[in-house]
Amino acid sequence: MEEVLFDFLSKYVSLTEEEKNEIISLDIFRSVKKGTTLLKEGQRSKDSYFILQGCIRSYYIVEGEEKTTAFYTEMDILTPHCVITKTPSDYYISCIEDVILTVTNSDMEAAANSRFPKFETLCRKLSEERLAKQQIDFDQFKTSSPEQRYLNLIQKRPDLIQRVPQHQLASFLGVKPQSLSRLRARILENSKQ
Amino acid sequence: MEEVLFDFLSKYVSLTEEEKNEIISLDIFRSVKKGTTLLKEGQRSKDSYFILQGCIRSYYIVEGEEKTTAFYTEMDILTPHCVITKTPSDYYISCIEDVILTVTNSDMEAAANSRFPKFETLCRKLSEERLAKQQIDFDQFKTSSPEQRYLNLIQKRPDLIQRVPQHQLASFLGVKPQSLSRLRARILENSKQ
DNA sequence: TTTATTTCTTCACTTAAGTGAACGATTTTA
DNA sequence: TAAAATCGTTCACTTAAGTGAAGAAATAAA
Repeated sequence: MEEVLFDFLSKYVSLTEEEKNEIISLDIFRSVKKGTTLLKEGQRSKDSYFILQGCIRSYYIVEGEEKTTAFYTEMDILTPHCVITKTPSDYYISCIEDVILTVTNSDMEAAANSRFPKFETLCRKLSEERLAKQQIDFDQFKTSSPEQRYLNLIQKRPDLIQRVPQHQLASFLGVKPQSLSRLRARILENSKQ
Repeated sequence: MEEVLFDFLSKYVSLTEEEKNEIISLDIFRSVKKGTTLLKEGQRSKDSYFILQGCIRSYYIVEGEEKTTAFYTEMDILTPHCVITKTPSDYYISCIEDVILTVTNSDMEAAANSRFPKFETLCRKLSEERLAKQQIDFDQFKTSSPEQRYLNLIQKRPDLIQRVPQHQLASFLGVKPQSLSRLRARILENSKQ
């Protein structure tokens, strides 16, 4: 379990054995059951997550309706907006599957950042990289139709289509569940001929 | 001119006079004419920009058509995707107005990062903050209609509606220019009654 | 200033998404 | 296991966006 984390971190910084042991001693690994809500609207949280196994999603509730905006799976890091801005959360985060993750709070991170330049470098790189990726995702979303977005998702994250309920995928793609259903039928129809 | 930069930076780190002088001595301030293209598709660049005055945009050219995806104005920082990933750029960056900005390349940043922990802290905070903001923007985009997006833009960035051509705003909002035009007429019509 | 180009709007028509409802199919839970 | 709730699809209808074309308005260039 720790190996997954250290394999991942080794892409960004090299850690000594002592450093690894120090991380393990923080006792940050957690197992969470499917359906568990990690963050609710209105809550103030300082926790960030690194997913080792499973899938979680973030969603808003707008006029009683869930609007799923993101999915996080193996190797993904999630630092909720409210952790950065120190404001109550606007959205929810829940587990779509049983999940193994690390939970680190921003005080721990702040302490580590000021003690180890290496750690701050890690955070900076991760954040810059994630920003660049998200920029591209956003660009692609803006410049394509719902159908193109769905076809793109099949290419980029085929696992999501299997592991996530359709109605959650729908709002992630920016359409209603009925539209996703219709759009899928249309694609199937077109591919027949 | 320098004051604008240092006022901005003071929100994140406190700089000594020596540090400020060191920054000034880097000769990073530039004036650029309206219409200038700062980055082209296919180019490899290491340059990041901090806008002191004016407006620039990023856009793709897809099948001969420009797709504007972002606008950057006063106090905005732009680190193009290709700078992070060290790959040829997928998009263009041009000036919509005469612009005053700083140009820093990633080698300079890397050097500063390794010499001054303070600088790395700055970069980390800026990047984390920008990531959080963009996440919210993306969420809002996904969960709203073109009309809502336009109304939202009027609230959040009213200046853009004045300083940016409509057809560029259109793709930024994820619709065709004709649709934006129609949508605006619809809003005007509804507000009359 | 006149011409040329770009930008914005409008129109008629097509295509696709939103809406509300209905109905199996699947999954939960009692 | 049976009842309840959730989920996915389909349908008929409404609303809005895409498309291609045309013309007015604004801007840039000669």
